[in-house]
Amino acid sequence: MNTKEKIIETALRLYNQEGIRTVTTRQIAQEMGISAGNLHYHFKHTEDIIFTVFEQLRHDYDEMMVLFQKKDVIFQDLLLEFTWGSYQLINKYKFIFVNFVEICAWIPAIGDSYRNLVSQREEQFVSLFGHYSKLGMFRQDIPIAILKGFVRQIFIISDFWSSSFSVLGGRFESDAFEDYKRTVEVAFYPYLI
Amino acid sequence: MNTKEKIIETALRLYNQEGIRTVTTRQIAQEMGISAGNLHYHFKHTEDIIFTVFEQLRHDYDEMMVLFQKKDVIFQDLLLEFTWGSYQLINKYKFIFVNFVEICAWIPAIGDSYRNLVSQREEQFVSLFGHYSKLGMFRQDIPIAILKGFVRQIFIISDFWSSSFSVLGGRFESDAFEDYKRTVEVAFYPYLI
DNA sequence: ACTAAATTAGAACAATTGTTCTAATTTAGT
DNA sequence: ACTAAATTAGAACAATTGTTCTAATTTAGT
Repeated sequence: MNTKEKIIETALRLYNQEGIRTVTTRQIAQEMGISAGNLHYHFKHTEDIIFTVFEQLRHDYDEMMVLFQKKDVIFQDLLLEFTWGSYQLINKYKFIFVNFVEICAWIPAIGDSYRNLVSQREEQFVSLFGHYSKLGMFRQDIPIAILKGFVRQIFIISDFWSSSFSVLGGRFESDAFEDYKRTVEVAFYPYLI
Repeated sequence: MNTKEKIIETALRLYNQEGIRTVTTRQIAQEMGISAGNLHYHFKHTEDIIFTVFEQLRHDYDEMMVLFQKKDVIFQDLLLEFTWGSYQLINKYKFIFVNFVEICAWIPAIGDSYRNLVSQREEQFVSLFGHYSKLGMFRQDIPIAILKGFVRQIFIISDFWSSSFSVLGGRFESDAFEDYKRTVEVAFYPYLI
């Protein structure tokens, strides 16, 4: 692993542990045993570090969404896979989710990239629900406007569950996944048959 | 209005406009036409300013929740009143909602106060739903575990809708309330009769 | 009007932090 | 082995920022 990769890895770990507000580039460098000057040789600005981490997240996210290709599976099973997969990302990139608003205000390119991602996901979800409606596993009597609103709701939950969990004082080490899973399940509960 | 109140008012306005990350105590003082030294005479630490604003929010919130006392009203109407009332708060105290995670990490007393608030609200909502179940306006076949999960979901939506709206690039000046209202309505949609 | 307390301005302090600059060292290609 | 480019350490810079300190001024009570 080269220095550049090691910086990203260390930054991600420290940001997740200590929070984005308290970790400095000096601290990241010290933790790795390199000089601050060297760190800034590889990443001129702190933003560049965070943006690179975000690109990793996007990449991992796209990989996870491949799940949605195989549609010959019970909806409940697919949902569980999605829940687990998205939780893995939320956990791996904790600090991005938890500080998402702050990061987007700070680094506009991340906000742009996110909005792009969201519009993709929207379509995927709506078409998935349509597919499972035909298979009789998803309610068919839902107006399209509500369905789109429901998709939006799922995004709010999956993107900001961690924020809520965090301000409620939850610790990621213990029962975080259980809490997330229940939240997602409850959201889907009235829509499944 | 005395200086102390004027500081709070100005701080709230600037934080809402520019964001918590960029506004400094110097800037607040300058905007008011007083010295930074004077500002810190009234509020020793920046945290004290933000905490005072949060206390105002809590006060306003409690006032709004009085709505839930009068239970002789159509559920849809009560819901609309709640939606409008909570939106007013979200809008008035934008910066607190939008930067809630950051603020709670920074000022633990606010996190504590919030958790206290949440546990109160939880009970209020569950008992309200029970009441409207009996009146035949709310589904009666919902297991209590799901109901509690649903309440949690409503909290995530009302507390983090503004975060989502903000990262999606929405502007509070235009169609913000419409967006919020639709989101809340969609969440309730499958539970109402 | 007198006096003590409250308020205010403005300079100054202290600490932090991202970033740059320079000189040394290491690495990779031939 | 030679050489140019890449990498590195460490000092230094520059700007910001919350906060404190001091002296002046205003206010409120009698």
